Amino acid sequence: MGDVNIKFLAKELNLSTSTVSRALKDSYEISAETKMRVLALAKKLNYEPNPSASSLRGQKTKTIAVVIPEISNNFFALAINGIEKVARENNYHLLIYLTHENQEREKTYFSTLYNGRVDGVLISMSVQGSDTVHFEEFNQKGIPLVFFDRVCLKMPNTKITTDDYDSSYLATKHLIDVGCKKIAFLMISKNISIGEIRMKGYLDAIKNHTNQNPLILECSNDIEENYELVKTFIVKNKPDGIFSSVEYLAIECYNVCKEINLKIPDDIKIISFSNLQTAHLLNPSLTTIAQPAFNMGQTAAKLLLTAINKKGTSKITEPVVLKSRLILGNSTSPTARSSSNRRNRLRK
Amino acid sequence: MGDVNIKFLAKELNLSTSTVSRALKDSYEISAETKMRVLALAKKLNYEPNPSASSLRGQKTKTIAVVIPEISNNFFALAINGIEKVARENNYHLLIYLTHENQEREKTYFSTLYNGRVDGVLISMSVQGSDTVHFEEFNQKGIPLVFFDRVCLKMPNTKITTDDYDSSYLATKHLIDVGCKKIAFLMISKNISIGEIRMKGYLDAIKNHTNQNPLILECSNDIEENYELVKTFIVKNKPDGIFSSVEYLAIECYNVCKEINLKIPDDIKIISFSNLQTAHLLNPSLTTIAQPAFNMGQTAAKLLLTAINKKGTSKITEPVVLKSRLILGNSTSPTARSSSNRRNRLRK
DNA sequence: GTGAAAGCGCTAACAT
DNA sequence: ATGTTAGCGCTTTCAC
Repeated sequence: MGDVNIKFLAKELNLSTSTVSRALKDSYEISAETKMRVLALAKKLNYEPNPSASSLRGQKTKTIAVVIPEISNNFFALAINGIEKVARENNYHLLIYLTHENQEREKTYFSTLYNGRVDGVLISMSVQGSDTVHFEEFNQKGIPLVFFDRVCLKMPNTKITTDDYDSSYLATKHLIDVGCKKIAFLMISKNISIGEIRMKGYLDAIKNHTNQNPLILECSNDIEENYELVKTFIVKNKPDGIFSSVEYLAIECYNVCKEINLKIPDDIKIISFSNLQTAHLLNPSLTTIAQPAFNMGQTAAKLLLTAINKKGTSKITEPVVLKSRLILGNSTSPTARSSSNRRNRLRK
Repeated sequence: MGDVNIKFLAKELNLSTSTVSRALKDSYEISAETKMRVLALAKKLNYEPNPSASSLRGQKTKTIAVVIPEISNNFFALAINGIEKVARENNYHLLIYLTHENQEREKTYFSTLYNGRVDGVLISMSVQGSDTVHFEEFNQKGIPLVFFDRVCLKMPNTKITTDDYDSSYLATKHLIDVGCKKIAFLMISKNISIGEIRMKGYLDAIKNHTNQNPLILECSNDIEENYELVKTFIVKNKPDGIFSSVEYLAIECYNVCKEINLKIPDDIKIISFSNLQTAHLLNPSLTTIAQPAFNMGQTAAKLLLTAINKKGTSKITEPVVLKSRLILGNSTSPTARSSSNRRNRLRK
């Protein structure tokens, strides 16, 4: 880095470093002519301030971190697009940390983040564990922390969610309306907000509109195991409708149906939370609850920057709620076929 | 940040800051007992070194940047997973910059990166523009820069690619083998390495194995326009086989076929470079050339870290080439139907 | 084995 | 309008 810095510019121009520094920041105390000379040379030499020095001195890094479970998932990818837009527009840099659903990793990340690496953090929680000490410590340090999607309801931080309860109620109701008599709910974990709340929407809809017994599969944290879990569950319980609370479980359902030769939507109907770009091109097209992922990321980032800029201002404790959309596909088309027919097929 | 730092630890323990610093780094000059005391207190108080101060002093940031066109794309998402794994294992932090195919933005990012923000950079180039000054400047500063996938062949930097020529030749040959008589090639831009090389594979296969005329659609940088471009192209040229060099153009083809009622694979066969998780669930399942995205990211990151750790060592100028895989789907199944039949349908 | 002091590059309070 | 100086937290050279 022994390169062009303020000291060097100062020497070249026969000025002091403070004058150069002020000129670069367009301070009112500096004469127009000096400013011009400084800026001209800075431009010519491609001067770029050293971020470590600025951060060390100024106690701000112009950097935010995003801690998410996974990136190969269109919801999070779109959310990052939203976050990135806000960051870019405000000249913030973006650090990415992937937990892969492992809470120990999440904690490790937080411990490296709370000493001046970033000005603020956005998080969507991992599934594993329900510890919150790392969040509490963070709040004590006074570093802004905003939750999105998978939020921690216990924490007093700003949170951005979608209308998970309503959407889940609606999704379940939709399956009921198209004639499902045995509706199952697939989830990853009750540990996280979206698991719990989406389940509640499912349970209430079932209770209010049918006399079915709830049928719930809580999957494993280990993604590898879930195909077998889903398959066993479907074979054993023979649901005629599935509401999947996360995208990849819906994909596993498609895979299972392909393998054991269940016809969607004739034998079984499927609806899922999903931001798949190809949902409408699947065979059959998948009925989805699509979250406003980009908007969520954007909103979360904006609120984080607001918190960063007005330090110590009151936090928004009530979650900011954005609406998801139901997008109909053929995976939940009503069918004439009787359900006994379907049972016979399964018995073979 | 007026928090727990080395000075504070030193005061608490009645030691000097230098002793504490050395103890934390397990220096051989420090007595076992002192080390123990220091480490114990550091742990108790959750001491974490200030990264700006370390960076400023030590001229290394333990941070790398990834500059990519887009993140909502499973290839890049998987590549980041690979990069993230290497970064995490080596305690590096990961900055993400999205160019959205805009070279001006790419340049802006590079200018903020070359003064001590990062120890190295990974890049997959944007489509727009063919300027390389920002790369050259970077090389002059001596900061390691590694290209992956969309590489710049002119630059002497380390590059990681897939066997794009061979894969494209193979993909084209596959369409020929299943009976296509009019094969089109869809690309985003000749400006980037993968565009040019994949086109060459297509052209050579066509030349060596058929007497067809090449039929190429170079799409727009503006993603919004491409649906119409693809539609017009297909309607006008009536290809019976399409080789798409990027995933999202294949998706547009599916959308177009749906709209104008062309049956895949009967009327038109489609093969595409793609890392779609749902390729096998599409209607019909898509034949893909799948790149080893995770492995590419991992390899690129490893080579970058190697370059960072052995500064000034010789660069690897020849691209490191990883192999893609052909995954057969029904979108290129051979059909008995005659091509004249198809033409009649289109005329209607 | 430990301490004192300098300095990484920048900014801001305090001169003048 | 410009200069001097101190200090952000850390590491390292040089003393002892």
